[in-house]
Amino acid sequence: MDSPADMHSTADTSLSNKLLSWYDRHHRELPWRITPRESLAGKRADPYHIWLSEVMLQQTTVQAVKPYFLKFLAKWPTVGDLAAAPNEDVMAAWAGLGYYARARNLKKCAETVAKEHDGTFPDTEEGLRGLPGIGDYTSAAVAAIAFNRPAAVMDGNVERVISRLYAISDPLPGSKPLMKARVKELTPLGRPGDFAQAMMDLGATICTPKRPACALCPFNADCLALKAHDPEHFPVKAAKKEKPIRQGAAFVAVTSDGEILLRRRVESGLLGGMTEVPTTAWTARLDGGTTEEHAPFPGEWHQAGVVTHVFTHFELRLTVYRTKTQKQPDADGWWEKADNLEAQALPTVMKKVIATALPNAFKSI
DNA sequence: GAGGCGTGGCG
DNA sequence: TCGCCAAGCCT
Repeated sequence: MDSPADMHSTADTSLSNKLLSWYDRHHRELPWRITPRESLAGKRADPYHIWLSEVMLQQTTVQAVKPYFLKFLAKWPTVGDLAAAPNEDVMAAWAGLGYYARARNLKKCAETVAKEHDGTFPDTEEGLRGLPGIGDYTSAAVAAIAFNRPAAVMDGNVERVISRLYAISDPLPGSKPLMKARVKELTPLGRPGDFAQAMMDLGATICTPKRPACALCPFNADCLALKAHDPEHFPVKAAKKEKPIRQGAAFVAVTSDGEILLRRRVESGLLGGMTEVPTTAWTARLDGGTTEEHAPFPGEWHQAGVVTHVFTHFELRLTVYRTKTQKQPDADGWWEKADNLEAQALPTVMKKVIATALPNAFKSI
């Protein structure tokens, strides 16, 4: 069994120091970060900024997150401001970023921190873990980066770096516990936050999925996958399933005043709580029946085009129908001015649908 | 444990 | 062009 002293052996310290030296010179500058120089001086990043960015970064690229992070910070400068915001405003601000359960949990988490923690984030991995939307990764990341706790932070980047460094050939996700143990061994007590960010920067900029820049890597003398000449073969992952195709119809009803019929989706599940135009069910096969039977109200519905959109686990093909109409008071939902669509919580697939029916509906799409 | 859950960029 | 996938969480 490892003694506590073995938890940070000479070899591990050497690897950590190599990485931290690399990070001091090559760290990325991101809106939610402080510099390694500031970190070494004892400064800490704002926990609200780190938490907000980490939730946005779940399965999402840095480039996509940046403008959303800045927008949220401008609208809601503190976690208390976010906690006090209306749900619809948060969902509308999140629209386009995807995985909308994150936005619902973000709001719940802000409310919990504001009400039960006096507006201050818990400063340990255990205290953070289990707050809405905070799992293994995010609790460790916030604890390490915002509070300098020696938490073992493992995301997709770290999995790639570790699997290559040790040439771990067991497939993910089964190999996660082994990899996490390796990360724990490597994490230094001195600069755990910088170490975590360094591992992720390395994975994002050097140890990339395709064509990694091994010549520039601080681990290139240590990497077992590189020794075997095939870093790209790691990490090994379980085979994934084929995506089924679902089909349906979407209905864009426009009044002479330029208003569009919208409705809100149910709170849970796909695009939960987001806004949409009326649609049929999305099914594996078109379920027969005429357009009139499925439309939100009878009328002259004309086909405007077909929208294809790829979700995580299926591909959707929506036939878009449009009609000019008088405002139908009995229709389910509400009538929204077309020039106010940007303020709605419209997911990207619905922006595509509306843009197909009304090419001038969005200034920018 | 495995499947549900978005989107845009890139090779 | 299009398959792949990016700082995961929840059930």
